[in-house]
Amino acid sequence: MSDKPISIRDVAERAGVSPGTVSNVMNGSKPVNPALAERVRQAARELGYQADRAAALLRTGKARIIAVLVPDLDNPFFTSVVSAVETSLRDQGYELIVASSNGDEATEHSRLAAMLAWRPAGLVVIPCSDDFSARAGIEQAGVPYVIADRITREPTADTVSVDNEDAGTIGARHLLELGHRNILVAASVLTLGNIRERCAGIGATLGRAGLPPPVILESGGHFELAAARLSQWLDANRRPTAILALTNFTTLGALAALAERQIGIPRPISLIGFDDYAWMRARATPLTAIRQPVTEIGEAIWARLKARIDGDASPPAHIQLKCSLEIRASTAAPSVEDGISTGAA
Amino acid sequence: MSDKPISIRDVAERAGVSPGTVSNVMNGSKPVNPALAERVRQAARELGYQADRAAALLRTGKARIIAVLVPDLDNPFFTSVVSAVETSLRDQGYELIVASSNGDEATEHSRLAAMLAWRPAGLVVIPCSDDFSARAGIEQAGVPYVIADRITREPTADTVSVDNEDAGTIGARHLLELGHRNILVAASVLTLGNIRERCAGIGATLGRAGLPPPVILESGGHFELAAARLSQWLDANRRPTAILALTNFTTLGALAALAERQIGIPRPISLIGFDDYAWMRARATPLTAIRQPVTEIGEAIWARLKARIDGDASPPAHIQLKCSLEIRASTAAPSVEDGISTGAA
DNA sequence: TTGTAAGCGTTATCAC
DNA sequence: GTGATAACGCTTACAA
Repeated sequence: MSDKPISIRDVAERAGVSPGTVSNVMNGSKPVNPALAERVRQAARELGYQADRAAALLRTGKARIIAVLVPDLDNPFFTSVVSAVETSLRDQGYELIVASSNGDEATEHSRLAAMLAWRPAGLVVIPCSDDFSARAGIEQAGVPYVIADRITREPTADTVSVDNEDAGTIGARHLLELGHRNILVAASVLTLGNIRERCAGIGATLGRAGLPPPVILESGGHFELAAARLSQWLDANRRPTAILALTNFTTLGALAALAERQIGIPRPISLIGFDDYAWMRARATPLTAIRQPVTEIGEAIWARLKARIDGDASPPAHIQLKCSLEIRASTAAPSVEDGISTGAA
Repeated sequence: MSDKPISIRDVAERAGVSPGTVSNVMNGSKPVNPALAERVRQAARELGYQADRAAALLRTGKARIIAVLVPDLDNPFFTSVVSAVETSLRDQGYELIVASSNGDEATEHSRLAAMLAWRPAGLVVIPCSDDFSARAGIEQAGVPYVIADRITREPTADTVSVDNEDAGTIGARHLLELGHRNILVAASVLTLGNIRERCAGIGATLGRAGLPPPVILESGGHFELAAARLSQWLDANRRPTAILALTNFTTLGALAALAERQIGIPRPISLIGFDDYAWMRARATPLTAIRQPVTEIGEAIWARLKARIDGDASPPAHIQLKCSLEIRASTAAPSVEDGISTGAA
């Protein structure tokens, strides 16, 4: 409970040198006599000295802080991205400051401003909408940033996302190959570009097979809402032979709706989930799922950001990572009668 | 991409006042002539001024930063606590800096030191072990902190956790009432005090019913490991009529092991999970689960920390929140033959 | 190679 | 009520 933190001057005094020399020893910014350097390090160790990073920041103007803004800290996809970024950062002496916009534009603005006030070296943002109205504020601040997952129209910064169209394609193709012709797409919200792209990939794939566009159900961003909307839809319409979910929450919604109606998986309804979590495997019928490469996403984000921080001035890069299809037991060929009836319809 | 951030002096100049006055206006630390104040605010708005918080910190020594250290940013329980804390903080002008110790003592040390170098106003830590060897470093820094979830022996700071013994008790009692006598406890690691307390609660409850202590299987902290250990155990021993899982990952492990063996839930084996997530409900057999009050945990953490930051010097408080049992479909009375055979054994 | 001193943007303490 | 001015702890020219 010692109240005054140890300053560089305390160390200097104890080692019998000047503060400047201590700084040079600690940062290696200038060569220092080895014997002296050792004495300084010794003194620092004895006193438990830790440089005040705020003071250093003030002087240099370059904080070793990365700010991360996500729409929801309770969504495992977002936290897994945060985790992946954190892992990349940790060895390079950076700190992570995080905030959640709670999917709200106004909050996004204010949280962003608050984080920017720390003059971070870089910023990672998963915007809460494609408008990304906070962009102006960031660019005015002149902070390098990368936009992840949800890509703004005409982005003026680096972006990292998955190839959403391809993600839709591999899901649709798998169902097609199994013989499905009557597919329900469980989208979250169609105002999001990445969701629309996933839909586009599905639509194009069906189109190439000479099929009409799929039914797309906009089921909302939350689990409960998705479950309710899907339940309602299933009760009101002829049942599809397969459901293709486009987010982790809609996957849960579909699962809940099917379970509640005691509809079997993969028959009479096959299900493809989105993302890949342990709970998808820990089931009697493990879920076939479209997996986003989370670790690679985090690494790509950091690679771009680090390059910008280090002065890279090349035009914005737009990195797209491929999703993979994890084929498990929740997809199968449709029942014969379903296949015939829908195929002949 | 304007490179120089706007400083308090720029605002002062534009408003035709001194920097000190601007500071007083922005922080309300001293009364200022309303007309002047408005002029200052106007100028600040026009320039897009945002006070540099690092500079303010340097001067005041009081950062509006809270550092949070958790063992794993991919564990939804930990991230939900982070999220709950973030929600509490956001309106009070604090920022959150987070790091993961990855369950490793050395990493815990170094991450802690790095975060402490920002002179945060407070610290919340979920230690990676009960030893919590980093404690000394924190106390030397004189930062108010609260220990959450995993409680150190003889804690010298505020702690917030659930009543783990009670959590074990309500789970065991539920199984007892259903008629189970042959219960397998899926613990993660017994070096953790909270897990041992949960076990103690179970043991005591069984004891009061005149039953011997339960079989406790230490299945490890990760999903894959838990699944493997539980599988192995189930193959090598007489089957229990119920499994009581003590963490979210062991819940998943149990689910996976049972699914793989095509063992039904709740018969022949009932299952109680730990924590409460959407995936536990989105199942044909929704899971009965011991729910930790995550939001309340986050609020309690922040309440204690805020009080300490504001100078509360009362003796360390040790807050224990009660878990609740969410009874769903994964628990039922054991099959008759099982009930008889084990009851008579 | 080492010491000295200026200055980063802010807030607090003074005079006024 | 307002304006100078010093100081926070650090880095970095520049002087020695």
